[in-house]
Amino acid sequence: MNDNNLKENEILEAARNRFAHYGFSKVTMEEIASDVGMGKASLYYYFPTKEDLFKSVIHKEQNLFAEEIEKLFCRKISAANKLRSYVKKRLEFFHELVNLSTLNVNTFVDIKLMFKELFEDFEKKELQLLQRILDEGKMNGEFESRLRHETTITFLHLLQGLRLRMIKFIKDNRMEKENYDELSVEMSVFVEIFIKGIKA
Amino acid sequence: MNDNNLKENEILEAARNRFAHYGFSKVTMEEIASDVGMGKASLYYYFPTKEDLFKSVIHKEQNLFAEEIEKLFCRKISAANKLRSYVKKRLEFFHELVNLSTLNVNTFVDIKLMFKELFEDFEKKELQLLQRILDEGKMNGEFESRLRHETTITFLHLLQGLRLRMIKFIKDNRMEKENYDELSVEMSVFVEIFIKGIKA
DNA sequence: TTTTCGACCGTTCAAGTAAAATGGTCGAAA
DNA sequence: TTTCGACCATTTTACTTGAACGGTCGAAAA
Repeated sequence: MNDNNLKENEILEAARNRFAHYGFSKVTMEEIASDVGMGKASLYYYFPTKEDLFKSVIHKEQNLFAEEIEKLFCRKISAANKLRSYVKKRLEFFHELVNLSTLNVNTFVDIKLMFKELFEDFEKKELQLLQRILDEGKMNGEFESRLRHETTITFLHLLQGLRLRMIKFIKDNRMEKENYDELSVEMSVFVEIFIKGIKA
Repeated sequence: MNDNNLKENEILEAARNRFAHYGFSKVTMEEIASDVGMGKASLYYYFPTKEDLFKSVIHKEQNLFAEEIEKLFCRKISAANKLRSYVKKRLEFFHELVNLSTLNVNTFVDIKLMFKELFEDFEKKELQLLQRILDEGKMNGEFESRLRHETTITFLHLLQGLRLRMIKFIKDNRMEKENYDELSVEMSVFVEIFIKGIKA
């Protein structure tokens, strides 16, 4: 059982690296199998399908991110600073997963629909985390008391949109670092204005 | 000469309707020609290539939008209200041009690069218009005096991103009206927060 | 001269096809 | 309980071919 989990994690890690580099469709089960020194058929002992393996990889990453954000709540900093940290960590999170999270943009409708739920779940989780930050700000008088859930949703969608826009204009010019910095600046500008815009 | 322009406009209008409906690649020169009761070859008397015809269509639409915004500057309303109007008119503008402006999303890199300049020019124009609104707000003490050009850029990119995100999640679910309203609401929420966020 | 068009050319695109690659299964072996 | 070679069904890829399309040109119409 313990040994089982070890192998499983080894597979997950190998899969993660492959998927992050080449994207879902460009990675074969054989490649992943040989990465961990197994036969292809053995992978199916741990994961019923390729799709499930991929889902597990994403799920694990999303949980890692969520856990990092949870830590924020223990720290005694203003809600505004928590929001700043959230945006910063979120950007870093997606930066490592270009080909995992970008799949919406390049690949086709079938795959998009297959993994739709995955992203919907993550969006729900993100909304919870953000809502908690905004609520905290409301409680301690930092933010407007009449903030509605709509605001949280729009905030998240603005973040998603900003990133999406950048991804779309890059493909396939390959300006990695430069564009990442630009996105980082824009998000900072946005967050500062947003924070002031919802101040009490 | 006058007659020439008349025919040219007739072609532009026919092309606009076709392109707006079906997108660039799905429209043939023969279709446009028959719409205006001409032979295909005659189109090439007015427009050197299909690409040029398309560019002319886009250009005309963009100018129409810009002119509408220019009118805003004559009216004696607050800069904040001009910003609100801008966002509203911008949304309406793009709504009519789904298949013209969406081409980034579905079609391929070649076309994207071909018309890249077109959208870059329009972005420059939009930045000018927005900058003018923000500057006006700075002058009359409505907005922060230390606003930088970065803010204008980010504002525009946020608008672009929000729309892009919506387009991407729709394809191909066809929820026209519903999603348009949702987008409209989100933009309103955003603009209000933004305006407060840059208030003096 | 200005404008239209039929006939034509070279290229691109779509549908079809066959072979290779891939996801997934199963029974045997370790 | 875990691994894997051999195998199957389906998908993907590379390639071919005929139709469709963008674009040209010279002649005719206006």
